[in-house]
Amino acid sequence: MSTSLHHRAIENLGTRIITGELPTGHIMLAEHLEEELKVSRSVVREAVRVLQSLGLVETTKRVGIRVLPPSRWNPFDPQVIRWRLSSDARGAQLRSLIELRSAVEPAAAELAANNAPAQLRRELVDIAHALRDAGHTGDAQKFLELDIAFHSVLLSGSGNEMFANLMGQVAETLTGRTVHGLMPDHPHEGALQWHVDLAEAVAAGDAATARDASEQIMRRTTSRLSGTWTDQPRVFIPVRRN
Amino acid sequence: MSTSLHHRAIENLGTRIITGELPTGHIMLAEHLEEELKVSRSVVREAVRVLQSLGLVETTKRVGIRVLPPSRWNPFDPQVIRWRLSSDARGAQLRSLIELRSAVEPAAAELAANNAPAQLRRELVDIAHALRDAGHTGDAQKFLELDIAFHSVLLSGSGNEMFANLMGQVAETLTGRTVHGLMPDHPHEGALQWHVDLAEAVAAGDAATARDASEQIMRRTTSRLSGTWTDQPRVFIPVRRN
DNA sequence: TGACACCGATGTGTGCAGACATCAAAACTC
DNA sequence: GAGTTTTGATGTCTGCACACATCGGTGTCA
Repeated sequence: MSTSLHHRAIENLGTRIITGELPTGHIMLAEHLEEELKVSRSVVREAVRVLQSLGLVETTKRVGIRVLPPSRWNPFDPQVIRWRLSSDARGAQLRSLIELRSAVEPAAAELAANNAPAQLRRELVDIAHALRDAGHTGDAQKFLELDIAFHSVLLSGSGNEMFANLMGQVAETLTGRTVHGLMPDHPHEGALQWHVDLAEAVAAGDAATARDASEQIMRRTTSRLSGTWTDQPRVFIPVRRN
Repeated sequence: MSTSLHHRAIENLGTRIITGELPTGHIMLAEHLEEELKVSRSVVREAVRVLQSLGLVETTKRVGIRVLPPSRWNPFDPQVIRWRLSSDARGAQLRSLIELRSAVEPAAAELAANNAPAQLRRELVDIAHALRDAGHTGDAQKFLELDIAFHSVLLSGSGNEMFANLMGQVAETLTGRTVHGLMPDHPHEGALQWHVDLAEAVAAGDAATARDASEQIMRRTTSRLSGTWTDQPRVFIPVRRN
């Protein structure tokens, strides 16, 4: 009972829309949702308002609550990402996230090398070394934690709040690939060293080397995971013109 | 009155939070907001719920509605971006967006060269040529439209819905710099050519050349705009650990 | 007779007011 | 200081009035 009715209503409707159980164009009536979810109007209305702000539905008088096409969903919203990761579109969502990370992390490494405060640089180096050790000992749990911490500190150190905000999504992908048995027992030795190189380049303010190391890491991550989404068709969002 | 009370309430509170008029930690009471905004409880509650989903506020029983620190705001939400662009943090927001674009667009160019459907490739080439013409004639209005269209089609052609979703934000930055008189009367000849090169590389499926051209464009854009945010301090979002 | 413009009925979201339930902070008791 | 009670804010529910997009009927004109 820790979650509010409001929150449960959002979760229920959001999940069903993302999975396609409530398809694009499907029209619901607020009154009908009250009965179905066994909650009052106020709960339904507040939930619909939130889903509206996420681009999942729109409301029209005399018509009802209409489910919008995926092209209108806000693909950066943490909730939307979470719902997609636990749906059939999981592969497509992972591919999007990895492509985004591949673009962003090298840039973040460069920025961190130029701008990060000294404490974050030290922290990054420490984590990189601990990560290499955990990789050698084969402690998967600790490795995962350090891996998440490493990329989080890097993104945070970029000083770009949009980059930093991707921490959560990165954590999801890293956790996901461990849970799904996509990690080898002993991580790739080269990858461990690239993390150390990246951290030390950031610490030394060497932006070019930091970027190179990050690109190496992301290239390897991409190639290791690309098998997950080979069957996923690409979706081309139409250009919205005024 | 095309805008609903609900929407106006969100706009009012969102703006005041982003500008800092309602500072981090500030506590409001729903009852008080009713009086202040001259609206009913339901309007206030629905607005607060949306702001909550954007990470701008949190509600606690027996306490009230608390304004959250900027590190909790969702920096990818279009509304948040819009509010920040029209606040004192405008420079910092522009810098973040340009850095994001600089990271994403070259990657999008590469993906588009590999995956975009034929029609989008043709469209991109057409727009690039029209853009060069508009640059030569000096039609600023048309140039802006074509510039937005070009980058929108490119991002759309990447087949990554997160990249594609940045169209709106890109349009904001391009429109912004025109409105604020940051554009020269006649665009840089090299930049015009880079757009054509990029389009033709995408059309030819030449990913490396497409990326290079895109990097050129973004480098120039960054250097032209960097004066806008020289005084803006960087903010380092703390790493959120569980 | 058929096509079209008008207009009122209908249904649905929007906004309002008031009540009770719940629960955590704060005050109090021992 | 630990446990208990009080209190005050959000959470939830309900009935009502209103705004307004859609639909179907009516009337007009060709």
